[in-house]
Amino acid sequence: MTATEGPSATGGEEPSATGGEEPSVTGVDLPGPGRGDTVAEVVRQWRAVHPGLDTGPMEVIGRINRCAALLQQAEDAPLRRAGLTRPEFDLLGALRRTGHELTPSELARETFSSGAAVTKRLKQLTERGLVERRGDARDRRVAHVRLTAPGRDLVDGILPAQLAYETAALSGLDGPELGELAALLGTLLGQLEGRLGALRA
Amino acid sequence: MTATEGPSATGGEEPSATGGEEPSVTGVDLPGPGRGDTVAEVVRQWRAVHPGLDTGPMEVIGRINRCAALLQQAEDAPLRRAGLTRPEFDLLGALRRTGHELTPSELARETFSSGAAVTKRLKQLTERGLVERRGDARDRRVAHVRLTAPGRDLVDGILPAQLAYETAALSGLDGPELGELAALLGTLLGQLEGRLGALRA
DNA sequence: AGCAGGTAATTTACTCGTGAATCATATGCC
DNA sequence: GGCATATGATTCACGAGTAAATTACCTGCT
Repeated sequence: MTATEGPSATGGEEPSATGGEEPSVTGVDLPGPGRGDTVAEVVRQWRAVHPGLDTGPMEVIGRINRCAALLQQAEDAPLRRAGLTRPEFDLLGALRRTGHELTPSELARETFSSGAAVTKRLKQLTERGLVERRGDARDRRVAHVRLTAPGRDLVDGILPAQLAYETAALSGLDGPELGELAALLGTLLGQLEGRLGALRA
Repeated sequence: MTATEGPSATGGEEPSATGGEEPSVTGVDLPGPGRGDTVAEVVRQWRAVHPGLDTGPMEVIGRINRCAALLQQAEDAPLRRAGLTRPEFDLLGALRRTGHELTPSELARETFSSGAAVTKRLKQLTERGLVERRGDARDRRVAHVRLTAPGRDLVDGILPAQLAYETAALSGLDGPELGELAALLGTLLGQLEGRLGALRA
């Protein structure tokens, strides 16, 4: 939950972050380099106010949320230069990477967004000539969406810039660290995608 | 950028995810347990279409984004039960954990949101009696915001539920894994917060 | 055949956040 | 002192997403 600290979407400020460190409580001690990020300070504050708290999960989840917010902010830059929002690019990207036509509902699943949102985005992207629609012959409820040539070129043009940004953003971690991080996140994500329905209550 | 795969905010579906695995290209091989999550499939698709691509960063960033989206979705549940949105809770939480009054601009910095958004949220929270405002004597432009007793009780009531959700969500990782993850995210976040301004171009 | 129920896509009404003004005040400078 | 400039907070117009209804169509059952 942004561990009670919000990565909502907006600004890119850097709060005070003065504090002194204290060890984690989960039985997990954060080694040296976790020092000084915003989340550490937030956790410190919570522990000062609610000493009984197990802040272990907060340190992980808060950082995931904050990293996600900062990374997205940074990566939106090359998209804006191309006149696209990220959800729009995600939609185009889904078409590009699957290589075949997709129906609106498939696009919704693939981009983790609502059907209504997809409908609106498709309208805009169609008007801009990046995408084309075709009605299904058998079932006239469904539509098939595909990239136009300009749409494909746009995606292919943006992708390298996007990856360059990603590489730059991660340049603080060396190869093995990156691998470990990917692996740990992979097992976490696997768990979350598998049995999160149970938690959704 | 959700690694060209969108964690926008909405649904919680599970796309096909059929694929077979192939090794990473960054010089980093993902070990066994990264298998089968949604991002792995997306990465596989991109590599099939653009074989030259270095997908290493995507595997990390895509997973961070997707984890963040799923975790937020899960953790919003206890908040809705209390009639709060997450941004509202973040605001109240900032007041609670700092322990003292904050001005609207400080709240904006602390919750990483825009001033306008804070203004609106304060109006609502004030109407609900969770928060109080007081004008500054010296500088009549600034206001000071503090939690009311019901506001403080509300936060303190929600917090345990929140942490329980977090603990449950992370239960797939054992102690040492959690610690490593927190540490790696900590160094990444430190890097991002430090010199991301340079990338914001 | 004909209807009950389900599903794809869209539309509608609404909420929320944003960036760009705007107001009100404070502060530095000549 | 008095004006220029900066800053805190708010307001405004708008874009984008959502949930809930709506439309249009298919399919299985009797």
